Amino acid sequence: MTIRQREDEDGGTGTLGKAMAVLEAVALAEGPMRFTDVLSLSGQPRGTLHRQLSHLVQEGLLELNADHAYVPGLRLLKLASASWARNEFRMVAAPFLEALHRETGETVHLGVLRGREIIYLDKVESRQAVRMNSQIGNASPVYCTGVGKAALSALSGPALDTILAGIEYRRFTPATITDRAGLLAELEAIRRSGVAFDREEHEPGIRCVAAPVFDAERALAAGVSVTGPAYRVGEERLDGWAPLVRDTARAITAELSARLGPQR
Amino acid sequence: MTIRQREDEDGGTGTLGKAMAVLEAVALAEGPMRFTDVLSLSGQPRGTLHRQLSHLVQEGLLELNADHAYVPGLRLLKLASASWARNEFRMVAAPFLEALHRETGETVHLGVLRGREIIYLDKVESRQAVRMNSQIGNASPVYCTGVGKAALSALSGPALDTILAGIEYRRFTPATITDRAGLLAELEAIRRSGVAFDREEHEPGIRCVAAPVFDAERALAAGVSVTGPAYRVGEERLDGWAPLVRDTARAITAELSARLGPQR
DNA sequence: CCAGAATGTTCCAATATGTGGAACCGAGTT
DNA sequence: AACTCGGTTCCACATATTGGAACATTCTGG
Repeated sequence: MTIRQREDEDGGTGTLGKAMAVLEAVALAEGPMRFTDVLSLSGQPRGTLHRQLSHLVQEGLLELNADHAYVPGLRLLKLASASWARNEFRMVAAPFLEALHRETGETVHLGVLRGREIIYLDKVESRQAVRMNSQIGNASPVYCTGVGKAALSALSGPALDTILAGIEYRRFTPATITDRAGLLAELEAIRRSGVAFDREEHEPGIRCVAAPVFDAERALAAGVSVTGPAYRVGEERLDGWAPLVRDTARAITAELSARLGPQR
Repeated sequence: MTIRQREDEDGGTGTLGKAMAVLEAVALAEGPMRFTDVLSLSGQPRGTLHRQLSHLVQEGLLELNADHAYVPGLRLLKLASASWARNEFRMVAAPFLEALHRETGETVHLGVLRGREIIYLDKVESRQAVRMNSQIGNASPVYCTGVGKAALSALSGPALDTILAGIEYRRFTPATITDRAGLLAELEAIRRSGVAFDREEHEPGIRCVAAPVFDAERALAAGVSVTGPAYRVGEERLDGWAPLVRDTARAITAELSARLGPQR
């Protein structure tokens, strides 16, 4: 097994690209990665990999702990923190998420589409007890999350095709959509109704309603959702929130264009 | 003005190091950075910088938005999220932070020393209203934060000297320590008492008590703190929490060695 | 509406950097 | 003592990066 190549066929960004591939392999691995583990994952020659890893360590992107395991470094946190704090889309959406949370009482998510994944940009949690931002920055597949399907529903043509072509369907629960036809049908339904549901398709016992946020000018496809545990959130409640979620998504979309308009 | 060189004198990590310097310059900048802004900051030739930026964009570490401004990319979030989720130190400390929060009712921080900065690894917030992880990943100076001074107090000899030598003292409030002598005296006091106070030294109106967590085996210097607004948290309350904070820090330190011991 | 400036992008020979096979080292095992 | 395994170092060779300069594309003010 080798590291998945970046989408850009053309070969990539030289040295930096290779370094990032190694970094990602280590950072997204399940457990600690020793030198040999990375070696077999990356398929690079030993000497080369060794230098790449040293460089990453020197840069603080990775750290080499006592028992020779490479772990993600803290510099990533620092950079990401700045990235998050200044993210324009997140800032615009924040007050709307708060409002949506107040009205529903359940957890609210904001996620943006990136390749075949949804990256969660923000969340407003219902109960404080659960570890807070466990989710922010998390990447989940598009085809089995409310936010993911909502975001996809805003796309069409080649942009959509490219994404669909790359999806590898995996069954997470009995309700997971597992083929292209199913997903296309679902997207069509979402386009008509303006909302996407996730009825325990990704995690058993978790349901959500989501709606698409789309901004062609910024090439942004995203989604907002309200999520809750199935025992507390029945189908009818989910349906009841649909208009609210849809309106929130629309309001964010509108606010985005309003901000874009003036400045140019 | 040029980008600050990394601490490692020896020159650095070649291509990757340069790319990271550019990335950091953009990511940590105040506002949006256009090409020319980065150019003047980085002091690199135009052609070179242009390619570096393109590569960073292709890798998803930066994004180039509609009005030609470079902003930090979402890939950073994804990587950092994984980094945070799997951080061993954070996981060990988490339950202790929760407990400390329950007992004090105020915001609890966990920060680790990295160079001359404290990077906040986790926090348990007092009121949910305030934006949650606004702080996680944030970097603050060592010499004017409770956690920073606590962490420093665990160091000595050349390790400490190197850090002290690099500090550029800046006055944030009337109470900020602004010279080496003052800091050394403070550290001595902290070593004796086992706790560090921040009496509005960084932000006016914000006070905190902190205690050091230190693990020589993992080369880890860190700190735990309880923070609150001055109007609610008087000196005596701060003093009252001192033993609690000290014990929490000790418990985390102990737990760390306990985990390290067995596994080797 | 045009000249001039400022900004961003592309090119390419020279060269600094990264590459990777192979040798080396040290710790554990048989 | 010989062997394997995980990790590190070396160095001739290949290649990616460099950076100066030319080019393209907005802005800007007269």
